Amino acid sequence: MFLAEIKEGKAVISGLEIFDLERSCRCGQAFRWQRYKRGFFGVARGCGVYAEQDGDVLTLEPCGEDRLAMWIDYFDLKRDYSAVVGMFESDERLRICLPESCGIRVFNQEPFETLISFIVSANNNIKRISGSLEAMSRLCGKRNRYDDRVFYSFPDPESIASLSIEQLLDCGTGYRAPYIKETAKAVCDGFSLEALRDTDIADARRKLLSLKGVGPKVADCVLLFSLGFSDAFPMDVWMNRAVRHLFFNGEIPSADSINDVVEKLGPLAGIAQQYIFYFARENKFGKD
DNA sequence: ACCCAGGGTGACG
DNA sequence: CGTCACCATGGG
Repeated sequence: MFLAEIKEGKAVISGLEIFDLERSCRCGQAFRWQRYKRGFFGVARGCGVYAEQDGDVLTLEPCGEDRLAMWIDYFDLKRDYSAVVGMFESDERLRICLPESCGIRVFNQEPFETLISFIVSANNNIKRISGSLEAMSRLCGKRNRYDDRVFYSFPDPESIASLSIEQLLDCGTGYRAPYIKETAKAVCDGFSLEALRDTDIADARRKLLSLKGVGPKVADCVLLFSLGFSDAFPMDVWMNRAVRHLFFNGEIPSADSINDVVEKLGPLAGIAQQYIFYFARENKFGKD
């Protein structure tokens, strides 16, 4: 277990095991972390924070006692990742992912931000997704500062719902603009993302699928990255290629076969997904 | 000019 | 149920 203390407005968290800040920020799960100084600056849950890792020590600034527990939860530091790593080490097909992926933590992000982020992500690339989310935040998020840096929190549902289609288009969201507006409206109108935490994954998934711009892949991302469903397993083009090569000797598997693989990965399948996904991307896996 | 990017929608069979 | 053209946009 780790040790956390507050020093001069910073959180110093030491004794971390299986934690890699850079991989966690770069693996494509969150879109608002940028390289800064020797670490990363990010905006999450309405707060801006500078994070830096030195060995098994993570430093967060600014961070007082009031925010410490929140960041520990966000970075998923309380979870024991040795079970995940053990599973990868003991499987010949998964073992090759570890040199690239070991230490990734699946962040616990804010549900509405995650929902909008992955609606934007459809048929899109990470650089442009980040740009669109940044533009939307600049348009109607709360302005704040760190160092000489100005940053904007991710907008609340009301703010996004009140943007015009044209404003959303100006953020580079393209044909997804009406989906974003409609889904934000639905959340304003009583669709409770938080309530999904109390349901089982199948029910939560079904309800997410009723939202505009949310299909199976986006729903699984919201479940995994923001609602605590560590067994959700998002399948995108990269995961299709990776699963095909790792488990099916390069041949296209049926949906049932993929399900069997996910079942075998167990209750932490979603975390495994992130390790496989990052490995596949770093190696430009299977561009055939 | 063409293809791809963490896909989803709506129409049609 | 499954398939498929189409969707806006920037970068290779």
